[in-house]
Amino acid sequence: MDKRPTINDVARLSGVSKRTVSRVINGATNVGANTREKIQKVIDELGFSPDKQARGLAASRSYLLGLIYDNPDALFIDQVQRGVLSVCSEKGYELVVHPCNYNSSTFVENCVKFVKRSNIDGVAILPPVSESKELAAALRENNINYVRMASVDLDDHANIVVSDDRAAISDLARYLVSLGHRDIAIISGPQAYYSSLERLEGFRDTLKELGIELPPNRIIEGKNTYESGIECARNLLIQSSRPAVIFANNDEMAAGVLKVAHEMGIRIPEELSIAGFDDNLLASRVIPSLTTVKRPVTAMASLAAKKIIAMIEHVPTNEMEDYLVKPHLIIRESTRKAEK
Amino acid sequence: MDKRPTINDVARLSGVSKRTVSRVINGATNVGANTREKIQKVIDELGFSPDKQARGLAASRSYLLGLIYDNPDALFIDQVQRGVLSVCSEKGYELVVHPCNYNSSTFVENCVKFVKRSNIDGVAILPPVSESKELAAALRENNINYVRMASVDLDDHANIVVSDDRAAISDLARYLVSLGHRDIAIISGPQAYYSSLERLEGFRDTLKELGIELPPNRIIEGKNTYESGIECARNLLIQSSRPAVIFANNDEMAAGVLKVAHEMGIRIPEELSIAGFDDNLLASRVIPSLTTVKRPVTAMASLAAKKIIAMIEHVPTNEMEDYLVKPHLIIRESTRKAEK
DNA sequence: TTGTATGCGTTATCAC
DNA sequence: GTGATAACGCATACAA
Repeated sequence: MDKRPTINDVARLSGVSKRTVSRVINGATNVGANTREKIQKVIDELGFSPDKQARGLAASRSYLLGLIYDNPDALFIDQVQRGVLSVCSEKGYELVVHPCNYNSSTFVENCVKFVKRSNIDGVAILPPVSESKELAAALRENNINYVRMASVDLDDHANIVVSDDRAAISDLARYLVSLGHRDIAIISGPQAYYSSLERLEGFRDTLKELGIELPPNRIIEGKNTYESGIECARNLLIQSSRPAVIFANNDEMAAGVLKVAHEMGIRIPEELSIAGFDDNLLASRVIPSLTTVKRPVTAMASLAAKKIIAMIEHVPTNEMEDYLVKPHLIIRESTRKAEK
Repeated sequence: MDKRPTINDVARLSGVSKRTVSRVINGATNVGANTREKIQKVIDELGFSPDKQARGLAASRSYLLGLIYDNPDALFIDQVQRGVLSVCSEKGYELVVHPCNYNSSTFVENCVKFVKRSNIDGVAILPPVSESKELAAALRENNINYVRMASVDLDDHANIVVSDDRAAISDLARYLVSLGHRDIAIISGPQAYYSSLERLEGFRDTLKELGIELPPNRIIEGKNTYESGIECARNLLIQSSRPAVIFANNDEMAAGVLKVAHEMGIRIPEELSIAGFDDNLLASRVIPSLTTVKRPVTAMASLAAKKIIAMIEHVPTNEMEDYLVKPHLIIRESTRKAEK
């Protein structure tokens, strides 16, 4: 690679010491206006930008953020990356991705090593890994800056961004009931995940408020995969009296329900209303398109990035308290008013 | 963060100079067996691993690979990331993602700066950005290691991994014809992309070989988006005599065709066969599921990563010549035999 | 407001 | 085969 200009070049050409140049680079206030201007001019002419490695070595910083995840949903990850990156580029950080295996016994250790090896300045953790108490504890113990993205408020507000799934689910439940439906079923996510529990409870509680019960045979636990959606839908739809509405914990499973309904010749939404969660790519493409709930993922991710950088740079900002975002309902073709 | 052991600690504890420790770390041969063993033991006990920053600063290396893309298809990106990462972790590299705006006038400069700022050791470039002659030239000029992932052979084989779309498309065309169809239409991708041209030509050439013409009114240029697929499908299906088969340049557009067919009450595949390209998530979820072509994306990505690392480390391997992968046909529900 | 000197953890140049 | 020692490019006590 070509030789890049260094801080020494800048110092020499502008006739000051590199200490002063360093001040300008880092935006220190105690520099004379003339000097600053002179130096800045040289910097611009040379197209100088400080070497991240050297900088990091000296300041024990890397200007690298990490993204830790084990999420089958590529679209979600992609949106998160874009959200984080928009903040990163603005603040001079780069993003290093680190998929991991949540089920592996060494995954916590693995993540910590990842951070230490590359001196990652801070990490954002995506669901469902973000729910790991062990990981959070290990990071904290090693003084690693982190922010979790989750659906439940399970950490200090400085260390988390939560999407208020419960509120959004409540909106969805109200909407479904407002359509006149009373026999409603849910395919929930794995009960090992807080997010699944949260959605299930939020759904059940709101229905109860509205005077509608969710009997055990109308609750079934899925695995958040398309295949699992198919399986659960079969169990639900094979029953002698089938529900009028099925809400699936995510769009993937909802797509599975759609598939089964099609196989069984059940017309959607005439004979069965279906709702999902996520606003996955699928949701708008599938026929009929899915009524679902969209998390403001990119916004969550930017917020998370801002919080991490604030921690790294020790600039206490309002963003530390700002931690809650609310998903919103998207009504499409897969739901409709009850007949009669 | 906790203080990590340094090379000095290892040297002190094993009673040798750090130069020798360095030799062991880097697998130099000229070290006495005893010394090596002794040092290795200390390294293991301490859990020492060299600091990437310091290492990079000294050797002007970063152990960072970059991923440059501007691709609306998150799933594709995700698969690439996994492919690259599997090689990275094995070889001690990390992956830094860098989405960019292909249409921006500064995108080439932007990418070069990205690499220089962080001393990225090498980059993988995804389609369609990988088709940019300007970017490749700029990287080459700046002595930046790069490998392009593309559908056409447009660079030295050391610098590219190409998926043989033409061959795969040919298989698809033969398959469609073998079903008995003769009136076939194509919604191609933007003709500004080599990949689109390649697929269009491959499709047309194979049909011609089989004695079937592709008249102008059976060729329409789309933009590779769902919306564009819808628009093109309307134009195609509104014609007085409509084609028996529509091949869309990607699954997103094929999904659009499905949508329009549904609106117009055209039964798939009874009245119209549809095929896509990519084996996007959609392809298997949509009803009916799409016949399509799957690129071995993860394999391509691993190969690209191996090639980049080989370039960085100057170890000439067979991988340098190995550059071609072949996508394969996946037959699903959206295509069927012509009714006689 | 500006400058001097030292250190960050490694690799690399030379000597022995 | 092994070891001093100088880079690498920057940040930061400490002076002035």
